[in-house]
Amino acid sequence: MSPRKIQILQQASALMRTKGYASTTVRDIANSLNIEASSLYNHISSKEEILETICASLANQFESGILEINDIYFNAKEKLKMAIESHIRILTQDLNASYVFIHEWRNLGENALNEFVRRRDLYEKEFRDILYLGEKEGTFTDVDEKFVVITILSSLNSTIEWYKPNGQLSPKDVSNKLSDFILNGLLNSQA
Amino acid sequence: MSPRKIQILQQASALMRTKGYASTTVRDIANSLNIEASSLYNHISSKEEILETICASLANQFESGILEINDIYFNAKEKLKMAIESHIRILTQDLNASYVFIHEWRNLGENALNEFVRRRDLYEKEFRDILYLGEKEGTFTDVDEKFVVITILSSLNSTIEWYKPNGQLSPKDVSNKLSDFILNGLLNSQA
DNA sequence: TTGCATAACTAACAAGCGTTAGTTAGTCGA
DNA sequence: TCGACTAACTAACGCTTGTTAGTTATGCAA
Repeated sequence: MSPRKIQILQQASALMRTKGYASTTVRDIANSLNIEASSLYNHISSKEEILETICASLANQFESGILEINDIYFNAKEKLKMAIESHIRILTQDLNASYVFIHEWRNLGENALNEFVRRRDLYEKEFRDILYLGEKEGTFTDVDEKFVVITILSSLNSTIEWYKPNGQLSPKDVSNKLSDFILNGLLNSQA
Repeated sequence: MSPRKIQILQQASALMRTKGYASTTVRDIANSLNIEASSLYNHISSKEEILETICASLANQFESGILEINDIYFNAKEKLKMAIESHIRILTQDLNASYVFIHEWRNLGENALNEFVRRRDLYEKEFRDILYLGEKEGTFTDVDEKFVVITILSSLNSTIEWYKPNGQLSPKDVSNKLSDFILNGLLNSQA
């Protein structure tokens, strides 16, 4: 991928984060790079290709992250913590792209959309496997895995709504907070 | 509000849920009602008014729900459970509208957008107050309230991604599951 | 020096957008 | 029966959209 194309994807992510995919025009993107809209087409084949590239790139990262963790032998609690950490590390690496990934994937064309959903289901399945393991071990309470996985992932994804890359908290700090919340809940166990 | 206008809002919500606000055209909406696009303007003043109406209606419900709960004297645990139940009851009442409310509010015009954010912040503040109370009582662990409220609300909102109105679970069942998850976490306290 | 690749440009297209103007058929209370 | 109201229509406007065609300046490799 050429440096210029990377630059285009970054500008596009930033715009789509605030305006959404559909409301971001190729002229907007071109404008932010101080070139004409038609010049973009020396680097991309269509507007949708931008969205596909952003979404596929993040999907790749999430997928290889969870597969690596589930390939090694660990107990469920450790695996879940690692999965959360991997998810947050990827999310916080490029907030603009993450935002587009999470909120704009519905705008993908039919084929890319089907592929996206397929891969998301796979990712959720890997998380469910961790929960199954935890119940078998007796570490986790009996839960509705499908429900809990969606709830957990939604909690993790909410990070992009408030996280500041140059703020006090490192990605690791954030995943620690989330792991604590997800594992222990709000109630004070001392009381 | 005339029955016809309600019908328009319902069709619009359904379309915007799947296609998004920006990609749903007034011709799409008219088409789903078997009328011409221009005929819509006998009932609405603009496309954006549709979005504003949907968002404002839900904001009203959420707001009066939480204010009512926080006005009465209860302990934090009870308040939180009630707030969750209220939130889920409203969300599940009209899934299409809820979906638009949660995912499409960014498309509001400048004024409506500012108002929306203001009201959302107020809603979050009411939730934070419950957490403060819980910590004062010693019921809840010390938490980063701002972080936790966003995380909780994101968990609650994920309900619209999977909930089936004619399925096994009532809204009350769902809020019970969520309350349990949020209060107790995943770890088995017996073990 | 020639020739190709890159990355920009101008100009334009066809389609689709939200919206307006003006008209018309049906309904209903006075 | 009349006049106002409602809710639909046809036709069209001006603008924006993603995209294409053709051109041009620059820089590097043979």
